[in-house]
Amino acid sequence: MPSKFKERLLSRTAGVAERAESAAAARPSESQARSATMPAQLSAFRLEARGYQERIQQLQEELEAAKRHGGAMKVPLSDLHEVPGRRRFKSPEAYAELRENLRHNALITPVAIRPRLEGGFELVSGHWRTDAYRELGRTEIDCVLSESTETEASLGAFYANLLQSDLTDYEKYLGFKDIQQRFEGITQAKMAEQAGVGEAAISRLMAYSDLPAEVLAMLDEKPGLFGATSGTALARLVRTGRSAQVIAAVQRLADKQFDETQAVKFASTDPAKEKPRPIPTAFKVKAGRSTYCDVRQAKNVVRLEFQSEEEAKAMQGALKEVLERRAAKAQTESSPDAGK
DNA sequence: GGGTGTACGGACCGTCTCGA
DNA sequence: TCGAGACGGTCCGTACACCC
Repeated sequence: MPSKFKERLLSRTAGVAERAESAAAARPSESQARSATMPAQLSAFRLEARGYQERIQQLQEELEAAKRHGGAMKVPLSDLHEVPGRRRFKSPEAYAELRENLRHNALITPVAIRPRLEGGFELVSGHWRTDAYRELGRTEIDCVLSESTETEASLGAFYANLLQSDLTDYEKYLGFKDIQQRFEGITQAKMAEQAGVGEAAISRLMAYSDLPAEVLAMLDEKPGLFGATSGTALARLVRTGRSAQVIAAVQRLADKQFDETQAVKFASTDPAKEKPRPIPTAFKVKAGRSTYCDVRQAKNVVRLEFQSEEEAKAMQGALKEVLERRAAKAQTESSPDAGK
């Protein structure tokens, strides 16, 4: 049976020469810059072509090695290169756990790679496993060749990241911003559809772009400094001319003097215009030792929290009757002639 | 039509408090 | 000391209005 893996790799190696030629045609060659005479240029071209032939030969040898290892191949760590924006977020604790796991156990899932025209491979996935292998002093790691194009690899890595709960909102924003730059004219609705999230979520994430450079610099340092909800609120304040207050608030947030709510409140408060706030009231209705109902009221909102859903349902009906009586009374008082 | 602002309800999680 | 409950913080989804 013909190996699909072999076909894929051969198709890649077949493309290497063509891509090399087009790439060479598109850029001013070093040999051209160095050599003005035709024989010298020809000689330089032959040298370049020989380099690509060697690369093709190398990839074919790697294919044979891969076949011997059941699809995965050993690749020197020095041949693996990272593409910016493709690395998944991982906490220091999670990374330490991964590294210790790999110290004592074999790598179960090979890292995914794509061949590079200039030699070596770019990492599609498995950045942290590769880092762990480097730290552990290993020289090679099991790899599989990814079928994806460069764009697919980047999008795949980003959308995979998006599904991780530990990716911060700011990092999600950077990913969507990157997509907007790659695909000019793409709408937020389209990105939401592709990512499988709501349009409002994308809109909230993109609000980071309205924050001042000072705030973005702090987020670069600490991507988890604040989430998209607070980011949206702060961005709104920036648009109303409160950039300085936003920067000060985020600085205090970074210094742990504020939590997110306090930071947003600080940035939005004008001390000169601050109005006295109504004081919320609360009380508990006890049934023996346990709380039957927890009541909280602030302004025109009353919240009732019962011990059980059944009791809440039962009370809803009783409350309806009370409220309807109150409403009827209020109507009578406001228009005494009503009902005559 | 696309993007944004706002309000609201609900879920989840971490921390604190209190009683057994 | 431990577990249950209380509470606060944060995020998300939905709906609707508004603006460009």
